[in-house]
Amino acid sequence: MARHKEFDPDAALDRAMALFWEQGYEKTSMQELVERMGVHKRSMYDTFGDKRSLYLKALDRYGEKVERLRRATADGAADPRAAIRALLTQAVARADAYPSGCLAVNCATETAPRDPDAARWVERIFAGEHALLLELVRRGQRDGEITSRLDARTLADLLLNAWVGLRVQVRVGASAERLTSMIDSALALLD
Amino acid sequence: MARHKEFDPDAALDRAMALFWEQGYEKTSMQELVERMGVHKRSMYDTFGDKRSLYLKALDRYGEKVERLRRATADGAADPRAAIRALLTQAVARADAYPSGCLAVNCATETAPRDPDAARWVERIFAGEHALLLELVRRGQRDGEITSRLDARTLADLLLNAWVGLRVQVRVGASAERLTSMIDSALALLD
DNA sequence: CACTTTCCGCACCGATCGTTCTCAAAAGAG
DNA sequence: CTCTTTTGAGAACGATCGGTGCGGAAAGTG
Repeated sequence: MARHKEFDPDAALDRAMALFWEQGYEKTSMQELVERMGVHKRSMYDTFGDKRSLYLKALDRYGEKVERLRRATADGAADPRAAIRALLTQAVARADAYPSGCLAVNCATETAPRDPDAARWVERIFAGEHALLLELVRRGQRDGEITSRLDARTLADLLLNAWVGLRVQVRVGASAERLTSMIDSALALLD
Repeated sequence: MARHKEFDPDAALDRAMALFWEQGYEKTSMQELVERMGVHKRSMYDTFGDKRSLYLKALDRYGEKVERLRRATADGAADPRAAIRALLTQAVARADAYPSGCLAVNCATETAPRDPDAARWVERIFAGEHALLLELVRRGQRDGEITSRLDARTLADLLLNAWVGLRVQVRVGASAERLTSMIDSALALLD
């Protein structure tokens, strides 16, 4: 054995994730990543491999993070309806350390079309969100607080698109009024 | 006066638009643009300015094209409901000469966050689509073939997000079944 | 202590980035 | 025809791109 790393790989990966999220894959240079991650270039290559590998690792880290956050948000709500509202609200809430929008949506439009690994990752993210919505809708319908006029799958489809749409609109800097109006429209679906 | 251009600026701009659409702004190099547009580099700079100017011109060209196409699609349909279905179907239809997805959505996630001109352009595109949907919904409600249980604005919000969601999903290569299912879910909204 | 193994700082690689220069050929105007 | 103007072709600009080779410093093991 010899010495151990002087930096925290997880924290560095977190910073890389934020930079890819903010700027996209192509715009982000290894030099910028070095500066943002606070790690020397050589150590970065030794630890994370080349740019694409680092990107994919950052995607995975993002996936774990948001999945955990989604779960916590859904479980912390009083009922399915509140859970759905909380999820949509969270999508447009500005977190201090992170850029606006969603890395998964960015990845879908930028890199997924030419990178099968990225495409698979995006599909998994969306599938997880769809499954969560489906579960919430089903529970709400069972309890009678969500309409059963439309079946659960249909509602989940519509809610997922509303969710994705919010993440696109917040990225272009839509006004807070517009965003909350969109959330209200999505929740009106459930009546 | 002297000689005239040996290439068709509109056709060249069309090719540039397709390349930006397919690859995004950052990934696309001027060299690739030269080759795709079939125009010499020097002529490209003389005619369209630098890369960002060319990009913005390509965006405008895209805007005119899709706006005209949207109008034609909506006007060609038998009724508002059919118009909405046609618009959504068209969003996922593969055109031979053009990439999948939507340049406006790509622009929203890639360049709009750091380019106010691009952001304004995207907002205008979405505003136009929202207005078109609102008009169709209002007409459908007046004729009684679209539900009035939800008000027109709410329906237009939801339809726009369904539309955007489709353009994201087609970009990651979602299956045809999944896409048509999403379209059906959107149309179920109108009952 | 000596030794081994890993990490990190610096310089540097060829390739490509966006952009501009020079210059001869071509095409209208007189 | 001559003159003017703009075209298109190629080379080249400095800067930055992603990625490496090398070597000394540091930390764990005996």
